[in-house]
Amino acid sequence: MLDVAPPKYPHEVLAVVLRVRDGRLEVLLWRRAEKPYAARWALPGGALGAHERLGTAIARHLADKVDVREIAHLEQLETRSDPRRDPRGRVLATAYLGVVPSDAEPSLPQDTAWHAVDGLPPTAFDHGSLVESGRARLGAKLSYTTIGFALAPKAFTMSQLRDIYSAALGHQVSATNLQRVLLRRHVIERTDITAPPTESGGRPAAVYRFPDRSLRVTDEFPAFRPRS
Amino acid sequence: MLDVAPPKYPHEVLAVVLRVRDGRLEVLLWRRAEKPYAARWALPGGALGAHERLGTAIARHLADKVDVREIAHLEQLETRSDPRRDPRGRVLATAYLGVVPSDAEPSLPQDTAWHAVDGLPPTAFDHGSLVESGRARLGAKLSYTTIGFALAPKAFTMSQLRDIYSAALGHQVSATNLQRVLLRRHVIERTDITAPPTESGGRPAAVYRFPDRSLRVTDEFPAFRPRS
DNA sequence: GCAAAAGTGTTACAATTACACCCATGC
DNA sequence: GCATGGGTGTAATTGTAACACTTTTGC
Repeated sequence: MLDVAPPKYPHEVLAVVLRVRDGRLEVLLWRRAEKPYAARWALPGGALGAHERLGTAIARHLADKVDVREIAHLEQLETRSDPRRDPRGRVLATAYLGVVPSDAEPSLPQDTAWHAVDGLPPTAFDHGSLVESGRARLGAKLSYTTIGFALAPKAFTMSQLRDIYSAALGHQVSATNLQRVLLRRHVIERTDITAPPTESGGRPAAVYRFPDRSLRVTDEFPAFRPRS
Repeated sequence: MLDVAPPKYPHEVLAVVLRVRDGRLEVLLWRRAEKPYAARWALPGGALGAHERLGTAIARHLADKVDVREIAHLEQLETRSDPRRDPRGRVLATAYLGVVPSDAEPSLPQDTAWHAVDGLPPTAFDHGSLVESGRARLGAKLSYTTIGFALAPKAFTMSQLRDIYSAALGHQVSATNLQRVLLRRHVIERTDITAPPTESGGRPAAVYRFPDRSLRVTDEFPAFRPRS
């Protein structure tokens, strides 16, 4: 099939790293110093190494921007191939979705900052639309997988988790129903610990946690399935 | 970021083209003539052209194996990057999922044939696991999108559609409930035409169709959403 | 009339939403 | 006691599965 030497292309990896903070969904961006798109905000990433897998490459590049140990989940999103997506020349790009718990406090380099996903500043290349892809993927998976573990702290109250889900989904979520749905599916479990009330008082809240901190599909799409 | 010239890699596109025939889910494979993996079955595809997008490339390569006009739906699946996935040297591969209606009868070249997805012959490279990815994606999307249009003929009876869904999902589906679910979501609509009974007799069946033959999400994951 | 397949009516069941109400704490 | 959230009980709603029964044809 490959009679002649096949053409080769530079390949980069990018990451849409999301977290919830102050009730908003945020994405990690760094400010470009040089042309093209000087002073615009861009996704972290970089070139794929000669003997590297894509997943390893994105972890390596992210290490320059954040403490990778803070990234609780990482999955492949999509590969972009528009020949004109980089004005300097053709570069293929595979984007990943990364998720950081809301209580993580990674120290960031000078040029790097979190930005609210709603109302992004001007972005470089096709990175703005990749952020949208990442947000959509996270929103969908919150409803049928355990990906919430990556967004939440190790231990949390239901109101904290409600605020996290609300911000990530972009609409109000009821703590009452969230608790019941997640408990029934065994996505979260209650611990013996209770948290003290906040300044404004109120009953102390029970502390919950995700029993397994890895991705698992909980809601096999029920349509057209025998009840078993 | 790219101070030195970045490394370049050969990039190929592959397609997992699925259809339902004789009550089984089938994938399009071609038999390799040369090493490596001589005589093994492989996914159609080929190199990415210098100024080409991935989607265009896979359509071009597929044209060698099938009449591309028969492919009712095509979407990106995932990108594989294991440096050893091709023993001849490193090749990145982006796989697509293609879907062909069950009544299409594309003529195939000598080396190409449909194979039941259950019980595949030995395959080349990592193509076997890509077929699994494709099957999983199709199965999930059948439940929450209109992707069924790509699998079904333009017009069909409910029993035909039931057989198609059963084969693609790998479990029994009730025509009664399938009809109601798809009608309520306006995924299918009834036409004025009735089909004559088969040889074994029986009441003539109403003919249905998919009103829009493009992908649409029908079942926004309902979890945690206000009823609005 | 009878067999076969299609289609409808109806009930059962499961999951979720909405909301009223009770609980536990600080002040 | 009362304000403030946390949490439970429960009814309403929705969507799907299961299945009996009716309809429409060929022979």
